[in-house]
Amino acid sequence: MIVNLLYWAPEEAEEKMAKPPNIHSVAARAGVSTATVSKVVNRINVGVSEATRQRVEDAIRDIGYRPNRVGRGLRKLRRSIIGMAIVDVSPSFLADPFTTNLVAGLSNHLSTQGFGLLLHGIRPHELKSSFLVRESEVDALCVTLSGSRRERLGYIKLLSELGQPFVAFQDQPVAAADACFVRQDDRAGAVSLARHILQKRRVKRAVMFISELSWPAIEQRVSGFRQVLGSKRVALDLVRCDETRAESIAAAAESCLARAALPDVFIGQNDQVALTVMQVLKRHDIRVPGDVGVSGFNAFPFSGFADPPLTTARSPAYELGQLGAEVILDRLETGHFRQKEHVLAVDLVAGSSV
Amino acid sequence: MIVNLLYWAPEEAEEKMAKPPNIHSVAARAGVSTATVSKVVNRINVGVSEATRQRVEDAIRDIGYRPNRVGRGLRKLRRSIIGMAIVDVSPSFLADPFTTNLVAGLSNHLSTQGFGLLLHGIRPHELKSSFLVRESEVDALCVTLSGSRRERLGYIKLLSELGQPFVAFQDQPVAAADACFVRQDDRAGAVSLARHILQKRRVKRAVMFISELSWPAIEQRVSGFRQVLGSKRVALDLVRCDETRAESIAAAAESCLARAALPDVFIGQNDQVALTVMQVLKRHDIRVPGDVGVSGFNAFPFSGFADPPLTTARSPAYELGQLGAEVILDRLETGHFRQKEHVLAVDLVAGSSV
DNA sequence: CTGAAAGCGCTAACAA
DNA sequence: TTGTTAGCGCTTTCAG
Repeated sequence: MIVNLLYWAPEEAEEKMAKPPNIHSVAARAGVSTATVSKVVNRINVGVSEATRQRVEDAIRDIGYRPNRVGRGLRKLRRSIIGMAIVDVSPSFLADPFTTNLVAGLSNHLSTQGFGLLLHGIRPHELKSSFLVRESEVDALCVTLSGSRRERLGYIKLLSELGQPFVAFQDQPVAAADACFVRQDDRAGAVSLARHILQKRRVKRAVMFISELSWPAIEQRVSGFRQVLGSKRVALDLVRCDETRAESIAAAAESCLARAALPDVFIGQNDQVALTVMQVLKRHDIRVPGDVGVSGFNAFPFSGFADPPLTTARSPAYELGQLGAEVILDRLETGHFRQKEHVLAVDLVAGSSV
Repeated sequence: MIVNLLYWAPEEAEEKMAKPPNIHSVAARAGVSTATVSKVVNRINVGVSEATRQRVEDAIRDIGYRPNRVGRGLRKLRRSIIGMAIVDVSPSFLADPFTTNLVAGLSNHLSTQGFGLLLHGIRPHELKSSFLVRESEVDALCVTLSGSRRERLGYIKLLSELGQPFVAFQDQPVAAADACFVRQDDRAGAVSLARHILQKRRVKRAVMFISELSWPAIEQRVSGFRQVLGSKRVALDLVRCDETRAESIAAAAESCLARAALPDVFIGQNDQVALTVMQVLKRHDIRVPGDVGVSGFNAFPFSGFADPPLTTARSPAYELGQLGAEVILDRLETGHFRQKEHVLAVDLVAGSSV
């Protein structure tokens, strides 16, 4: 089972505890000063002869020198690390595809600029005891918050007092501090989805499944649906469930079916919720879209392969992450945010579930 | 739209550029030495009078001091950060629920010990140019690799030469360097899934959908299925597709249906693949499990709500992450890995899709 | 073109 | 109980 890689140096084991090479080791080996090594490492091309550069590079390779970013960070007062705090009640804070795409976009773009992403999932009440807040570790923070508007304002105030720039994703802008708000247009997305639904079918009553925990983006979606549906005198009932657990969604759907007449359309706060509701309907032999329409939100890659393909809205999650990275790096560069807010469009994905 | 939080200090804006308080500011304000401040900050209770401690703590609060982890890291040669490199061809390297659960478990456990997680998704050929490898940034590395066995051995060799301990998830152990291999028992999981399938139905031919890119865990699953099926003279055909795109999975399934007779069972390398295949079957009015069986792997939360509920295997992804964190922190503490390998069990989830 | 030296924020050994 | 000081690895200014 265990493979031996014979070509590995056996002294590896003894070496383990040895101090790793530093800039002085390189300087000594190349017969130059540490200042010169630093210039070579940082590709500062003025004032280093080609011969010297070559000697230094050879020395670096020979002894396997890796520049220590901590020393550099201390000297430059720049860590080249951005913190990402995901405030969520669930320990599995990366469960939603929206979040993972956002993080991927953020991380990838930061990487291209030599920045790292320090990831931290925290429960709401732990934010102020997180080392990202209590100690000074990163150049800037990114956050996704949750909870009531009041709670979120509290978190934003807390972050503002850190004297560190931050980007808040999917939250409403606050004229405060050194922050930028990057989000998708959930409200407009809901509006176009609602209009599409009304165009497709006659609707008197709609039921929307939303999470127990309050998220700003969800509030926006509700508000968008309410605006369009309300203007046409369509009733919109909200049903709360733990949207991270399929059992909870299913139970909510079951009790909804048991308690009242079938509405004309079920709206999921996201695709996972909508698909789970569709499974429950199928078990009851209720046809979609024949008997009832179903709509999702934040299309995830597999929703198009549901039966029938889900009508939903495409979230620019990856792009939000990328944009957040650009915005924060620009802030570090220039000393200020160019804009307080960025909003990306949400596109309708017309399936055949309504 | 923009809310003003009136209670915020207006000098915030001017303060923005000011140097943040450091240990000297606190010392000066409290009228003590920096050594004393350090003791208070680090909760070293010997040799600090209660009165002094109180003064220092007041000063810290008054000026909003946050200890700088870079300075501390430099001094202690300990950064309290673990790097996680996810080697994947896809820019959306967090797409798989397995990976996100693993990362969540890792990150959460590290957090409890005051460690941060530096996340980096990289394409295979970029590993050696990643700053996690080129520069010295973290105390230890965690990796999930992909590619052929030969390529993976190359990556492991590269990591070994860094003189830094690392944990490789979901890979085969290699007697090398300062590493520990943490994985789930994919092979045994596949074996029990295969036995369950054979018990449930007569099988002459099985088709398994796997990714184009080679992953060690997938190889193990194939090997497990092959062992059991082969011993009963059941043919096992492999079909490759881009498992991150539902279109690619569906196309592979379609061409499989077009080209040959219906097999007795379709096996997905994971649940997303299996569920997508099930959708295609449904479109063709092929009944599951009546006409054909379907099995998944690495149960994800919503698989139980498929129609019919998917037969699959439960992956201990979150626990793998937690275990990896424990193992790496213990290594940093003690100077060595207690074990070269940890293997967690994969449990059968009997749905009704076979 | 190259080197000497100061200092980023912090901790720990030692001195008072 | 408290303070002084050296130095972690690096960059940058300034002098040579």
